[in-house]
Amino acid sequence: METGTIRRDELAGGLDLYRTLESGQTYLWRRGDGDMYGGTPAPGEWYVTVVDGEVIRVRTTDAALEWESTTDAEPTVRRLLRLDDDLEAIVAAAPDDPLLDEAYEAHRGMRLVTDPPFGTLISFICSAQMRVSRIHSMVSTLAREYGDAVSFDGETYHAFPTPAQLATATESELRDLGLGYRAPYVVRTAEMVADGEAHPADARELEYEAAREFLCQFVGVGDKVADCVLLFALEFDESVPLDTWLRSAIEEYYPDCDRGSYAETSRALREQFGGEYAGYAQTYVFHHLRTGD
DNA sequence: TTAAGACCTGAAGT
DNA sequence: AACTTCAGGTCTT
Repeated sequence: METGTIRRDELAGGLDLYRTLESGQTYLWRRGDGDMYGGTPAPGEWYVTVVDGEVIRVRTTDAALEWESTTDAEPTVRRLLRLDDDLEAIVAAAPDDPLLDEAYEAHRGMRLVTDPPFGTLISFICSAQMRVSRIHSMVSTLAREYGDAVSFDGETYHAFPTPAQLATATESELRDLGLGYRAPYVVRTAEMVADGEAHPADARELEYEAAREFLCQFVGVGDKVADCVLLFALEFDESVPLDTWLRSAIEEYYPDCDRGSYAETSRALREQFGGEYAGYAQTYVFHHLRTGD
């Protein structure tokens, strides 16, 4: 086992692991006590994920972020949790706006994540008309049923399935696992990636709105899901996914941003939220409205 | 190009 | 206890 620590005072703007990993951005981590999206975790609780076949566990103590892994995971931890983002500067540069100020203030230390593109794509295909806790359990089920088992420290974890592994699933299998009408979307998208027809990571090479169009070619992916993949996996920080919570925020706080179409409304809200880091603002507002605190 | 309806399912609310 | 509503939308017509 390899281990390491990263001192908290190195992290500008802090790090709140609970809010970062349980705010509906990522469904690829699991909490040690198994109660993700249940109650708040005990202090020092571990979170676990599997990336490229390597198990990575992290937790925070008063002084540091600690990690344990099957490999030297510090660079990966820094990337996954965006530890090199100057969160303090990002918050300071955000537009002076009552709702934004309130959201940023209430959830200090919440960072964006950078998850693997394929797992993120499938997670958010599953997210349609779903509660975050159920999305998380659906993704865990897919890992358990189709992903590689990896042993670490006496425990068995499951990687999220590769495109080829998930492409072996049938629609009826996934319906039996509770995916509902999303089942055929997941199968067909996994087949597209496995067959080399397209890969979500290829969107990295494109300009933002072209990248969103590119991702919409996958089955079950519309503008909103595409924006989530761009924001939570491909580091398009200007992406502003328009979900039900953000739409209600527009209605109540930014009625001028309602331009009818997704593309135009999204563009208007992106400007309202300061452009470059509008996605950070979106994630704070989403979490703030959804949790009500 | 925009606008209704259908679509799985379980947890939460009457 | 049965019934209705709702959840990080997308697809089809």
